[in-house]
Amino acid sequence: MPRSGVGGARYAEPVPEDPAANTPVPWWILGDDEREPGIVLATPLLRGASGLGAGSAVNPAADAAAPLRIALAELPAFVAERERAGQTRWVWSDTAHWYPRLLDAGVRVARCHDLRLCHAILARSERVADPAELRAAAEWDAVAAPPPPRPLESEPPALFELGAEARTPAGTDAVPHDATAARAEFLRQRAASAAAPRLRTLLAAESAGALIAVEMSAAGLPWDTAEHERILESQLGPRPALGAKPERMLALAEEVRAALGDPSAHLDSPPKLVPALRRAGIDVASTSQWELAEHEHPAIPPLLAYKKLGRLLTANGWSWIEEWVRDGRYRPVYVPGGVPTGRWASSGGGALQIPRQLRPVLRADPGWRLVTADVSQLEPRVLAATAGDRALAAAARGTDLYAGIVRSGAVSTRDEAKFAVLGAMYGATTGESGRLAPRLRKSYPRAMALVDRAASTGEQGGQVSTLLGRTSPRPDAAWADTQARASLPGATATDEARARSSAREFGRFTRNFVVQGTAAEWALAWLASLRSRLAALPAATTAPPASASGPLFASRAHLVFFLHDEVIVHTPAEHAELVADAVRAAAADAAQLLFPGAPVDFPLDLAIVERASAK
DNA sequence: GACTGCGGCGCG
DNA sequence: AAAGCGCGCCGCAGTC
Repeated sequence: MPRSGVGGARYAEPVPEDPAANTPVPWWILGDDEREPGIVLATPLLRGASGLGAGSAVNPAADAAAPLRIALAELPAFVAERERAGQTRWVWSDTAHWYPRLLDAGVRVARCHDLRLCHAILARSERVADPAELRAAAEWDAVAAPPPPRPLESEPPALFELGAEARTPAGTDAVPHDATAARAEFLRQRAASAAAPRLRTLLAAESAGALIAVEMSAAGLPWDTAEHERILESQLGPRPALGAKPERMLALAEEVRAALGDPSAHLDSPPKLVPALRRAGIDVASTSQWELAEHEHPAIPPLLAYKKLGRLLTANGWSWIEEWVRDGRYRPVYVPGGVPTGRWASSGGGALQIPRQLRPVLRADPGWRLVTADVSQLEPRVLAATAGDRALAAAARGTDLYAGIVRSGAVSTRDEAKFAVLGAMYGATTGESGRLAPRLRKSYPRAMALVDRAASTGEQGGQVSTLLGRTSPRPDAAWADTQARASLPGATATDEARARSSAREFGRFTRNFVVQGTAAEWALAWLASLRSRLAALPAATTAPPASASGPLFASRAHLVFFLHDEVIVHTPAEHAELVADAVRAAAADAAQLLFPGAPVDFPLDLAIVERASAK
């Protein structure tokens, strides 16, 4: 199989192993005692003493330290003590399994190694020379279990309720939580990553993300329910009875039916609506808004408005508030590593799809502020830095990369620049975007060569890797069948066309994978550094406690939202400027960690506000 | 009634 | 406005 990683133009020093620290860290492996329920075994492994230094192999002889036996109820105190004593990295099966009970007890940890997430990276990475043993440990392949649906009347778990079953229903998460399995897997992972320092950086960043995901769920996103309801009423009208449509939607539906001359037209069913539209002379093949917008007809404007309101109602209406918001906090479940590229996914309430029109509903507690920041054009900047494309890097100097491309003369308008760049990263071949590709290829040959090579690897069924070594999945068996069929003697033109089309499709996926995935690594590094910078800030002295955020965060700045290239920190007002500085410094840390010395800017759009803006 | 596939649309 | 990547969630409709 052809393979192409992201070469990673090096500008200066090699990437250090750990984005969070360069100091030696003792490792403690936590796991259940299989023979005695309620007992946790904690096994210390000291870097240096046990061959755990950067780049080293595992030394089995040193892996003989006797585990400590700790009653489950004593675990938070034990962990807190180790955290106070110095830098520790906790090795555990699954952060979502272990960390909530520590947070509930008011204990935060600085670092962890999430065996489930790290296994997923290592078992797939083409940078692991000999992954056989790791891949054989299939019990670690479990994906994150989706949390059970939250019963409406459920009470929050008691503060010291520590039984595993309190948070994790039996049988839904398959990774082992016992100490024996954890130690064996950890040693496999250390061996697998021994010669791959960038992979170790990725493992540390991924694990930091896992901590942040749990912490953000615990703290919750400050949610102004009254403002949310005001927006709903202003657009939909008063809250309707259960099962009824809001009056604005009913009125719009009547308007559509009248304009169509079809009193029984069913607006909620595309298979029924398309024929109804065609009967009225509107020649559409679907009911998607972009197609509808191309037609002039009195039924179109009210239909588009109806669809927009319907979306607001079903995705984020009154019942969404009842289901997801408690005590002024929205608490989604984040799924780190939920996307093959390394982006996060989420589960529950559509946390990563909060419509921009509802952003003003995010409001800081009294005496607190939100620090919101997003990176301008993260992906093309990551592409410029990864490819070592100095021309694109030069265009990226300053806050608007697209304007820089226009200045360079490659294209003539900002919109053209945007379409050309997005098309290059997504693999567009037709339309405006495809037409502009050759001009981009001429002006930025190194950047384009990187994505073109990734695409060609994918078209041949190969795998590609991000800068730090996350590797794309192989195409599935059906894909391989389609390709094989096309090269058989009796292959028809249809077989060949189908094969070509699916090859191109997979090529677009691998093309985008290297950019999206490396951007996700940049964002994780940003997040990890920001988290440790926030932890170093003092507790608030003047702001009233944000008690809904939990004991750990009631008086301290904390992350509350992360969306691919965007973060929101909830902070006591007195620390807002310090937090803003931390956000900027963390971005510089991320750039330095991934692209040391690279002449590429990563400018932030940052604001200190009481209420988020819709933009 | 539970499940799945699909169209549609929100986010980056 | 342009159509090419990655997601989650909803309602509908067909199936078991």
